Amino acid sequence: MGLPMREIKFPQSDAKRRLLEAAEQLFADKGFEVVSVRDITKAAEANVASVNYHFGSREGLIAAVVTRYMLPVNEERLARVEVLEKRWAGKTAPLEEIIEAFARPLVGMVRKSELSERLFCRLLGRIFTMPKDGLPLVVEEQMKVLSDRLGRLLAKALPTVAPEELAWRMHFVAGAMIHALLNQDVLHRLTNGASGAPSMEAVVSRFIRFAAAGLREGVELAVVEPKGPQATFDF
Amino acid sequence: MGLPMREIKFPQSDAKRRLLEAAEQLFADKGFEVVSVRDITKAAEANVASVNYHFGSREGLIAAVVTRYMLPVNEERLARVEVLEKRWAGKTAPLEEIIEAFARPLVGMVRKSELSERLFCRLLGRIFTMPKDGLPLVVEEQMKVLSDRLGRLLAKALPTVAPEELAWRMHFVAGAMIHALLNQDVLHRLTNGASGAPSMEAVVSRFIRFAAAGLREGVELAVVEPKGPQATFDF
DNA sequence: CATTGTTTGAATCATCCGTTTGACATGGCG
DNA sequence: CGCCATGTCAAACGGATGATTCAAACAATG
Repeated sequence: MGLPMREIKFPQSDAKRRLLEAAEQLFADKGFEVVSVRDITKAAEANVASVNYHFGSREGLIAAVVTRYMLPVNEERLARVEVLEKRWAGKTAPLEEIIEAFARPLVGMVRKSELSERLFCRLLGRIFTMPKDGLPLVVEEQMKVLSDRLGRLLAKALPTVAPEELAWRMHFVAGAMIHALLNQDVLHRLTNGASGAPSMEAVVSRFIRFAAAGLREGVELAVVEPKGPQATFDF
Repeated sequence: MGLPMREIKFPQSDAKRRLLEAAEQLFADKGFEVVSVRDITKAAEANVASVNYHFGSREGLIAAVVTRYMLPVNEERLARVEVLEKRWAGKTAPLEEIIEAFARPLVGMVRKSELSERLFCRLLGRIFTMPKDGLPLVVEEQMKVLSDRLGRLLAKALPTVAPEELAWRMHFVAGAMIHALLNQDVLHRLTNGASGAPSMEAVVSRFIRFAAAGLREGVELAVVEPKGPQATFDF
């Protein structure tokens, strides 16, 4: 067993791809802090030095992992927001559609990865819980833009909710989403039981209704309050 | 400078207390994974070996930090739950009071610690995001009991919400709470502005209203569904 | 074929980690 | 006084970490 088969060398470094995928898997599963370069190179069947060669450093690899999916996800979110803004120009968009524009792209991007849905969501959750200065600059700026647009949309859709109140509600919503992304497994057994389950897609619908309800709490009896500072977000 | 003042030795080890407090502060600020024993002993002005002497190991110190506040917090929560169950025996308790019983004790315990409100909440958030097998046994069992009681109370208060749906909504609520505990700082500037601010107490009220609204989403039009599995919680 | 730029591999670096050890100081008690 | 329990301390342990080095292997190009 184990004939010395000819080692096939791929051009333009197949190892780099292997490293990225092994890193994604391990980071998603165990978290960025606790996975070592050696864990990754072992899983990718690559040399210890390869990470530093291909990505400059451990940090560089993390940045690559983060960017790979967050960039397209955020672009998709931005696209949806712009559709929303155009279609409801002047009028206020329905709360559910606003939230959907931010939440749906997250799980919609699963297909583009080699990871299972569970691990992909976990990776996203891990990214959202990163210290904000740990994000690559491009992603960080994307997030700022998105955060701003979301704040504006929600403020327009909920004119009777005071800005500070809205900021906190957005904070709660973000937490609900991140927690669901990170810990879906603990509930999937209970939810799916034995069924095949489209799983995360269904959860998004639940989440949207939950978030919308929380956001517009007590809105029908309220009085319009004066404008305050703009709310920010980590969503 | 630096007269060789008589070193005052405290009986029954004052160092142990210093270690605990330094550990709390560092763990709350930076997270359990990234703070080393040496970081702690340096902050506590103690020897590297002192952690292992007083707590057996790094894990032992973490367990001590976790237990110190989680035990009384959970006892307070349990007490509130029992008051609730007695006062509303037969009838269904109002959603807001149920949530309050679980949320209020968290921030109410700040006074018993040397930590700032911000750091104390952060420590709690960190504990809730721990892998569940990282918790001391006593605390883990407390949590199980509480989770069960909460699930029962909510299921009774929301008979029209399907069990799986309720489980997810509880999950969302937990996420909102944990995220708010961990990242209050990013919003406090915006919320407090320049005022003195009782801060976290006010946030709890916001949170309770948000959570209640999310939990009873669409409840008035719903039809009672058949009973399913009992919901669990990480709250 | 020879040259060039790219990619691997094993060995090594300095540093940090949690823990252990043994020497040493202290204070109470018979 | 000796004796022992309780803490403290510097030093060292083995191991793991991220990063670097340099020679060898490789593909592509002229």
